Amino acid sequence: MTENHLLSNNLYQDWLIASGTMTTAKYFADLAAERPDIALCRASASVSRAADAHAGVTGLGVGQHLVLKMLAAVGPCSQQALSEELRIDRSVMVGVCDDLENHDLVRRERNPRDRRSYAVTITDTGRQRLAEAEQTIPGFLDQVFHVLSAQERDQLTTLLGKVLTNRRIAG
Amino acid sequence: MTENHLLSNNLYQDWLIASGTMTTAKYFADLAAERPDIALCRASASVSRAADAHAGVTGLGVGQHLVLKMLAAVGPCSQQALSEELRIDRSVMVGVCDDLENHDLVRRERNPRDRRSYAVTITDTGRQRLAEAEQTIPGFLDQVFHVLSAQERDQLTTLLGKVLTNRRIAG
DNA sequence: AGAAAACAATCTGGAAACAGACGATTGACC
DNA sequence: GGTCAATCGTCTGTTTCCAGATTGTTTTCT
Repeated sequence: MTENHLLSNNLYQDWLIASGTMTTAKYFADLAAERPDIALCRASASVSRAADAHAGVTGLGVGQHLVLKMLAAVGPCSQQALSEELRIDRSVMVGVCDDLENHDLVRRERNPRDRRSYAVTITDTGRQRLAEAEQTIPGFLDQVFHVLSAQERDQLTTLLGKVLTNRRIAG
Repeated sequence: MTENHLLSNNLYQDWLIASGTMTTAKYFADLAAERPDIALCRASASVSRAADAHAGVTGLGVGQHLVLKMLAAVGPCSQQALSEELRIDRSVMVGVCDDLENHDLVRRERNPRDRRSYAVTITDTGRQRLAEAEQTIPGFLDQVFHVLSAQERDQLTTLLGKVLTNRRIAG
């Protein structure tokens, strides 16, 4: 007991030193340098929160924006195609399309050649809403990536593109 | 009605074309190039899944591993310090430390100088378990980032470090 | 000393993501 | 033609994450 008590005191002394700003303040930077996977996830969490906040302002969720954008770019799609291409889970895509349809931004019609699937089509209102939202994107990206130069942003895009095509971790 | 029917047929023709591999297959790549924020989040999701799968093998969760690692590096810490430094929410940290304590990998003792906080201390078993887990990290990183050269990994680390220190999106 | 603010850990409730099962429909195979 | 596997959209249960309230403790201010 006595030994434990002394030991505890020593530990607490060490702990007080360790919890000072000197030792731990830079720990995360070191960790990020050693573990790029962790750095990637933490950066994503920050960016994701910023994107959600921005989406709250425009009134279009991130997923909804992406769906409208893809529909405008490639024409009517099945929910399956939207899911796979945008990396949004099928069951989540149901709710995304529900919301869009409730606001008359997309239309859902059964494909007569394969009545299992829908053809999801963007409406005129949807195009207009998308155009408005698109205008806010450059400002948002500047806010999120203003710490990077244009060249560095291209570098990041290239590197992320390579990681995304990694078949050994593709989901 | 007839007009609608014809219109629908046209839409479905477009849709059939659009769902062919040609038009949509590269859509996500284009999107990722245009929206680095989305690319970052999607890459993080892939990496995170891979990390969880790897954690399932070692038997140590990602958060648990990080906590042990930090405790080994800087000595006993409060849960608050662990939370802030590792960017893990306080309420989540409770469960992480609970699990670690139940497996005798850490010890929780009240700090006698401030009984609000714990001193979380790594045990010998914890050090051993950490050492085992650390050995598997290089292989894991190779699996996740094998598409990147060593130079590119350094680039990515640097860029992510800058994004992480962006005070305008820090959470 | 006593009141009030700040803080550490915990608990609780709601929102989002994901896996798995399901009904309806289609295509493949014999 | 009939059976079986595969596919599309949907639903359900689980898990995780986070915001906010709560309790016990400390510090600060008067």
